[in-house]
Amino acid sequence: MENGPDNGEVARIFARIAAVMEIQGENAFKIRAYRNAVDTLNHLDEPVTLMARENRLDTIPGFGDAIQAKTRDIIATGTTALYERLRDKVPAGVVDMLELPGLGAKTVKQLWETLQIDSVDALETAARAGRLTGIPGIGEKTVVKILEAIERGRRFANRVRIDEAIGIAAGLAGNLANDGGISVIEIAGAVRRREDSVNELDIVAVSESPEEAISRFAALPQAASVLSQSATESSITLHSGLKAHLTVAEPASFISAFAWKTGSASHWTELQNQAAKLGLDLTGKGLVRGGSLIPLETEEQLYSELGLPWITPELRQGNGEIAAALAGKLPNLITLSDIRGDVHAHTTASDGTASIAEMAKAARAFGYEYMAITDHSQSLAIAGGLSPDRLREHIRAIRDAQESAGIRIYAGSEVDIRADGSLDYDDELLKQLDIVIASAHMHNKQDRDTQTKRVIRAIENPYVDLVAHPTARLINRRDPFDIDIEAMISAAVRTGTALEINAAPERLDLSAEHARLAKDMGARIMIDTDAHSIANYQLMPYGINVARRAWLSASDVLNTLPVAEFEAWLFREKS
DNA sequence: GCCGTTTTCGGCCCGACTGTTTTCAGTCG
Repeated sequence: MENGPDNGEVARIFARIAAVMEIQGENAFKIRAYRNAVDTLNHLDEPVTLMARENRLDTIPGFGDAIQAKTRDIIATGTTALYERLRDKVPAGVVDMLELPGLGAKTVKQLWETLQIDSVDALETAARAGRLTGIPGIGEKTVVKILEAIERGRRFANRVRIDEAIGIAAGLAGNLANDGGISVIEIAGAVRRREDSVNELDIVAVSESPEEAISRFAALPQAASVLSQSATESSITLHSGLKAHLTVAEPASFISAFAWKTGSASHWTELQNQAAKLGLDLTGKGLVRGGSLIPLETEEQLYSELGLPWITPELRQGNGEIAAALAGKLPNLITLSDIRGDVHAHTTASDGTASIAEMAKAARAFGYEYMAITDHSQSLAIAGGLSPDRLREHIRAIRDAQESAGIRIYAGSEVDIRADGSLDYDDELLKQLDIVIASAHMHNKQDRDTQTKRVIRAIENPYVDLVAHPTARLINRRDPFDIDIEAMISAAVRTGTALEINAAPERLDLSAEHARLAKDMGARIMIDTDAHSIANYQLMPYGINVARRAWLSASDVLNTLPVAEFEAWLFREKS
């Protein structure tokens, strides 16, 4: 294992530094420099500790002398002097309050200084007691918003996105595997099922000395406290608030323990019912026939003994997969290698970090046959959205890049859907694009009826090919906007407009549930990474996970088509 | 704090919405 803090831990310290500076009213650009560093660290595709050791920190964009030095401090000592200094000035609970959407630095500072509110809990108490309304700038609606934000924060608390969870689980398993007589160690649970986000990690191991494995688990550097412990099981809370469970199984019990801990609970119950029908008894200890354990080497064998084909963990949701398996009707699920193009990507023209040529080269390196450049439109000013003139220029640049690209490049745009459902460019300009992606980025708090009409109006524009991240949700941060999802899908089916599964782990939108509905209703689906950098193309597996949990096959997804067939759809008659 | 074919200082993506005001500050994307 790599020693020292991972990229996320370094990022977290910089994020706290930025937050405290914001509360103190520090220079906004200085704060942004730290926030940029946080963002960069979270998207870096190698360990920052490795880059530091090889004296390559100065190659990271946005890392000047000061941030490089602090990064080295954090790697060496776990902290940096500036952070320690700032931490003394502003209580951690005050910084936590900043996380609540709708509460900014100015308000937090005022609440802290005038009412001595120094935690989210204290804020809730004060809000319920009606003590906030005396503060200038805070009225009744703001109090309601604060309470809603606290409630939402609790719902999302101690959950981590799947991309982070995979890393954390691998770190725990890696640390544990070093010693303790462990011969087998696997990650199970929601991580193995590739849920969107998880609040618990499950690890299953075989060890010749279970007691030692259990005690080493509780003593891991990531562990904050022990929740419960027995001879073969241990539950701990990590510093991040996440729970983690270790099950140590006998070698003969490993397969059934692994399936048991992979779950889901309802899938496991159905498996047990299926076993009972066959006169077998299934527990986490093993599969028993007539009092004796059936030897199992693989999960395939376990399922086979139950008269079932092996069911991939993504399908183990208790959503009809056992019945489908018994009827021989499990779908032939899409895999990463089915994808032939990624048609949602940004460049430096708006808020991406790479050029057209660099993105094209990266997509080609993935073995794709086609890709699209789809930068933001004018309304999204913060992302450097393109004016009509800049888009025309950009289209020319994309056409020029085609010459030497070695991959088919489509000229496109991610066009904002305005509040009223009109698009951010006129039809005359949209007509010049190979692919038009319509996206809602703003105005996401409209009521259900208005929101539904808004998105449907965009879908009905004949030049729109795809609706990106159709519900605008952000995993663990923002709920989907209020929309009649069936009406939206119907409109997409009626007009032949595709719906996206956005593979970025902070979005995963459509969700698996909505994507399954879209498939059942006959909608066309695409899976895209929404890449803002070369590295982002690697996010495709997260979109594939969602598609698999939605029971999608390659034939349900447009960008599995070979280039000629994809173009037959893309350049269909539009009127 | 970062950055530089307008470079060692002086910029740094900005416009809209909301709730609170009565002309605007704070927050967001």
